[in-house]
Amino acid sequence: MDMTELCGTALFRGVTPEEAQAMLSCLASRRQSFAKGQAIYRTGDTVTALGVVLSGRVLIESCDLWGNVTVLDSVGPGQIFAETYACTPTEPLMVDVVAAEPSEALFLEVERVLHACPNTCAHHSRLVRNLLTLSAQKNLNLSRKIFHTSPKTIRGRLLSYLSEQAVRSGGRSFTIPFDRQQLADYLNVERSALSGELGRMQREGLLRTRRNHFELLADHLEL
Amino acid sequence: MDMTELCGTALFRGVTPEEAQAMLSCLASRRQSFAKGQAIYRTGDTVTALGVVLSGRVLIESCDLWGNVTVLDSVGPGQIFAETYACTPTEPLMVDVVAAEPSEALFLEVERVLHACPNTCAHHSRLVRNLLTLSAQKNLNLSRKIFHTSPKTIRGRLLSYLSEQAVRSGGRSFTIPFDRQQLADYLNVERSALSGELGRMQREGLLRTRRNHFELLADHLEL
DNA sequence: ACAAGTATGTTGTTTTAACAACGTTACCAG
DNA sequence: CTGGTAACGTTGTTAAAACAACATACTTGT
Repeated sequence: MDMTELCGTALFRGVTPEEAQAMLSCLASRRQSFAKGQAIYRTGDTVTALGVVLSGRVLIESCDLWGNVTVLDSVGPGQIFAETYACTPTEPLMVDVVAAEPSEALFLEVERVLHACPNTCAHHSRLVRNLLTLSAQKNLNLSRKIFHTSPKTIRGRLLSYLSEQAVRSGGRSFTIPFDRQQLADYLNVERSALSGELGRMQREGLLRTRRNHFELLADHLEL
Repeated sequence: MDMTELCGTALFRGVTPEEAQAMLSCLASRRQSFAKGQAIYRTGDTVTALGVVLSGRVLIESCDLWGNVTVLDSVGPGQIFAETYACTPTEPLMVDVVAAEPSEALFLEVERVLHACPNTCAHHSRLVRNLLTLSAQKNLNLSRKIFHTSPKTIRGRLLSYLSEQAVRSGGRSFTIPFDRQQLADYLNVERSALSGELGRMQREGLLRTRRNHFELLADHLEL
């Protein structure tokens, strides 16, 4: 990902490639590559740098004492992660950040972003504003997960999640960014029970699905 | 709440009372009172102003299609609410904000906070930084709720929640800010089932509780 | 094309929580 | 102190999901 692409990301929106280049050194940034499955940050770590995914995909996961994994979020190229903890540096991570595939990330020290430095002050404030917007959006993502896991039944959770995906895609046919196991983790249910419920819903004519593609069938929705 | 108290809040930290007074008009602020149970914002609203609780307490709730209520957060004096939606003004609210008791709130237009105005620019940037910190903290609160509702059993959720409260209070004896119904909503379980599990845990000697006071008994924890 | 590995679907059993209904306690106002 | 009300606890029944074990389908590298 070059400077032009970087400036197309939400965090650097409004910054020119030249300015971005100048800022990177000022912000004490560093790049790092990760293999599939490799841990980027671990539960208990305290961090001061936020991450920008340059390529690949990283998952934010919570692993409880008994080994059950909950996927909290899925972060792709141009998106950021760990900014919450980097903005509250005393809080230890309650999550693991792992590469879902071979990935590269850019790390920025939040302290350097928040406090103006002599040369590029003007752009810092832009970055802070972008960061605020992103934090608010991540906030909404967490709210949505809470929303989708509030129904007590698997069907209720599926309908909540799939309805939102349909609205988001603007149609009844869409592809989700999870495989069955990840979706089950996201919705906090058993994978096999999820499979069973999806089968039942297909037999009842509510939807059709193949792999991670879904089609919600009418009669049951007003979109 | 006067200017001195206001400047003691997280949002206005680092601002002097005189500066705060000057900013309020600049920020197009307004105050409003609410009766117990009164709606402050409703699901589906689009909002541009964040709220500061001046007195009382407001609850962030999600109410699904079948009327089940989930308490997402509880916001007290000096704390803010709706800042997430105010920072992403196109997103309609997925929650209700209601006064848990007679309350007063101050509303600030986020646009005015984010974009410097001629006279008080210096303090705007301070406010934006504070806002970012608060957004990150609210983020962590949502993460914690997700964390506490990840265990599949009621006991698991209780232990997760109560352990955190114990750590937070620095001891095995503490008071929680929820009654039974609110705790059940927060943990996404039935109130009566929660009661039953608490009774069982007491009989097993894991804890003692009376109303909203809890004492975790040793042997089961290392704090 | 094949084999190995991974993802998904199916079935039956066990565990757990939801639910409904009711009893008990604490609290408040008259 | 008493009647009313709201919070809390208890019980038994029912519905649902977890779990385990297995079958099938898809994908990938060679």
